[in-house]
Amino acid sequence: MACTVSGVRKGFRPTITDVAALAGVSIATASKALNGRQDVRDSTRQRVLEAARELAFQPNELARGLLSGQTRTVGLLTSDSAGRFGIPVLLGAEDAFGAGEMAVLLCDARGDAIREQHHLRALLSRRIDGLIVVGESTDPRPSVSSDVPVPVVYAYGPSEDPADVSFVPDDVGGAAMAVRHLLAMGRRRVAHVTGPAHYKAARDREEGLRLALAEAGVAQTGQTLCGPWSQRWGRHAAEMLLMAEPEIDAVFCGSDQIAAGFVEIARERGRRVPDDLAVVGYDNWEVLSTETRPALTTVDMNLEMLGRTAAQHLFAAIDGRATPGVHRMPCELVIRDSTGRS
Amino acid sequence: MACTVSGVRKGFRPTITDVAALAGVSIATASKALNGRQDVRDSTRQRVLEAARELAFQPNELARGLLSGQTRTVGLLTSDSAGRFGIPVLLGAEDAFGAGEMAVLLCDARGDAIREQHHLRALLSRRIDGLIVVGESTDPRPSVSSDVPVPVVYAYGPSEDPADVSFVPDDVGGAAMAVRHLLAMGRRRVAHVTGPAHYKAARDREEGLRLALAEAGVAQTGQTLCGPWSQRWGRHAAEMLLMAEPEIDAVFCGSDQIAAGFVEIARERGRRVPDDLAVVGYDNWEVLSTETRPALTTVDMNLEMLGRTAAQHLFAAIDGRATPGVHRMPCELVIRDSTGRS
DNA sequence: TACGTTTCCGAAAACCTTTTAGTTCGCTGC
DNA sequence: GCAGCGAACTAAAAGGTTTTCGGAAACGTA
Repeated sequence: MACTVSGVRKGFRPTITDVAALAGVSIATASKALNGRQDVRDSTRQRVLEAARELAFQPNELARGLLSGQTRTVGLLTSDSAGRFGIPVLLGAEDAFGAGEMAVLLCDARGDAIREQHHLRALLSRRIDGLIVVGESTDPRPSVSSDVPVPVVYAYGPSEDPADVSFVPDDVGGAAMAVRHLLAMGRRRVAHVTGPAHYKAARDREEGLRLALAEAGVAQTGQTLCGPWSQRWGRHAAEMLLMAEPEIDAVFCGSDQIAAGFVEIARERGRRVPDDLAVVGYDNWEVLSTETRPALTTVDMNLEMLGRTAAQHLFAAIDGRATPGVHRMPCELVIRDSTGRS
Repeated sequence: MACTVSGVRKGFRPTITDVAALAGVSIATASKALNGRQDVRDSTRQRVLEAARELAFQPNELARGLLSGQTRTVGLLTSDSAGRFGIPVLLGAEDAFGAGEMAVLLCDARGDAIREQHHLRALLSRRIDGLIVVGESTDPRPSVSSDVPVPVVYAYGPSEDPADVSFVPDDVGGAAMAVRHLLAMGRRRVAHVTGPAHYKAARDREEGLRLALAEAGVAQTGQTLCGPWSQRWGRHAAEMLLMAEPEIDAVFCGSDQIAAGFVEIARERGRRVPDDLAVVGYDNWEVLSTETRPALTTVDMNLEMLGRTAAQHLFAAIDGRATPGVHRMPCELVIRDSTGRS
C-alpha cells in the first residue's frame, strides 16, 4: 500500500497541496494537521501526517517566511574569517543558531568595505532576521547598524558606536589573571613581550599587566617589547631580553606564538623553564601551546563561548530585548608546565 | 524635494508596491523598470528608479525565489569545520559563490550523523539550489545525494559513491612530487614518518613516496613510521630514527607538525638541516612551516583553490552540466630552506 | 421540528514579485 | 473614417503557505 520511496526524485518537490490531495482534505486542514493546531480530528491528522511522510514533504520556508515576515535566518558577516580568531567565534555562533533552528548565511568581506556593502545588501534582500558581525581584531570597527533594519550584534571586534551591542574578550582581565598567577608562583621580575602597539589587544593586555603588578606593588622588569605576533619575534625578543635583563624570572607574552619562540630560545640558552624562568602565553592556540617544551600556561579567550553568547543575545534582540553596550567576556587561565607546578 | 533618509527605520521594509505608488505607476511597470526590461519609457524608468532609491528598496528574494523556483542559495555542510582542513575549503567555496551572487548557508554537523540529517532537512526546506559537502579527512564518506533533490558536490572528503562528484587533493601526486624533489637534490637515503595508517591521507602519501622511489630505483631507508599527526610524534620519531638509521639524509614527513618536531630534534642532536638531513613536510600550515628553523619545504594542497573549484563545479551541476567521479586536484611543492638551496 | 452548541473542515485572502495577456492611446496609411 | 500597428502601460495570475472566517454536520434540548 504505502510505497516507501528510497531516494528522492531530482527536482520534484511536493507541496502541501499534494499532501492534502493524497490525504483527501483541503490544504487548510492539511496545514493545521501538520502544524499541530486544533480543530482537526485525530484520524484526519493521522491521514495527513502519513501522506506527508510518504511524499517526504518539507514545508517551503520561502513561502512561510514571505507570509510571516520571519525567515529564521541570520547573517554572519566576517571581515576576515581566514583569521585565527574569527573561526571559533563563527563556530560558536553557528552552534547556538543551529540549536535554535536558525540557519546561518555566511559572508566573508575579506576586509573590503565595498564587498561588505555588497554582502549586506544581499543579506537584506534575503530578509535575514538579524546579523552578527565578527571582527578580525579587538579594535573597534565602523558600525553598520544604521544601514540595517534588523538587530545587529558585534562579536570579537566591537562597534565604534557605543549604542550598539558588542561582545569582546576581556583582555585586561585576562592579562591581569595571567600576571597574578605569575606573582602567586613567587615571581617578582616580570618582563613583557607583545605584539604591535597599534593593536588594541596589545594595549589592553599591557594594561592588565600593569594592573596586576600595581596591586602587588611590583615594578615591571625592563620595557614592554613590541613586535609582530610571530614566533620569530618571540625568539628575537628572547635573545635581546636574556641579554639585557638576565635577572628576569618570568615573561608575559602577548601571544602563544611569541611565547613559543621565547621558550625555544630560553631552552637553547640553558634557562630552565619553568624553574629559572616562567612563561605565559595568550590565545591557547593548541597546536603551539600544548606542543612547546614545556607546554604553555596561557590565557584562553573562550572565543567559541563568546560566539555562542553573541548569538544568544541576537535572539534576545530579535525578540526586542537588547542590552546595548560593550560586553566584556571573561577569559580563562589554562595552567600548564611553563609556569611550574602549583 | 527628495528627502534622503540617513539610516533605516527598524522593521519597515518597502515593497515594490510602495515604489510603484511613489512613482505613480503600476507594480508591473515598476518591476520592469527595476529589472531593466523593455516596454518602459525612459522618463518613467527614471521616476521608478528614483523612487526605489529614495525608499532604499530591496526586492524580496523570498518572493522572487518562490516564483522562479531558484533561491540562488547553496548549502555548505561540513562534518567538522573546526578542523584544520575544512576551513580553507570553505573559504574558497564562499569566495566563488560570493562572486557568483550566490549566498551560502553554513551548517556544521560536528561529526554527528543525526545532526547532519537535521541540517539537511533545514537546508532543503529553505530550497537551496545545490549543496557542497566538506569532509574532515580525505577518507570517503557516506553519500547524501540520494536524499537530496538538488546537485551535490563533495570537497576534500569524497563520497563513497563513485557516481557522485568529488574533489580531493592528489595526495599520491603531492607526495611523489616531494620525494622527487628530495631525489633531485641528490638524497638517496630517504626515511618516512607519517600519521596513523587508518587515514587514507597517510596511505596515499606513502604510495606517492613508493612511486617516486621506484621511478629512481632507490629503496626506502627504514620502515614507514606511523603515529599521531603531532609535533610530539615528530620529535619521538626523530629520536628513534636518528638512532636506528643514522645514515639517512632525508625524511619525508606526513605533516608539517611531524616535520616541525623532527627538525627540532635533528637540530638538538647536531644534525644540520638541510646539509646533513633534508626534511619535507606536508600541508603548508604556515604557522609551522615558515617558523621552524630552517623553514620547511612542504606540500601545499591548495585547499582554497579546491574549494573554489568545487563551488564552480556546483554551478555547472546546477545548470545540468555535471562531471561525475573523483577529481584529483594537483598539489604544489613549496620549496623553503629545509631541503637546501637548488 | 426548531434551535443552539460543538466539532470539524474548506474557501479565500494575504505575503511580494514576475510574467502573461491584455488594454489604451496615438499614429500611419489608405 | 477606419483598419492596423507599435509603444507604453496595467490587471491578474502564479508560486506555497498560514490564518481567518464562515459553513456544514452532528448532537442535544425544548
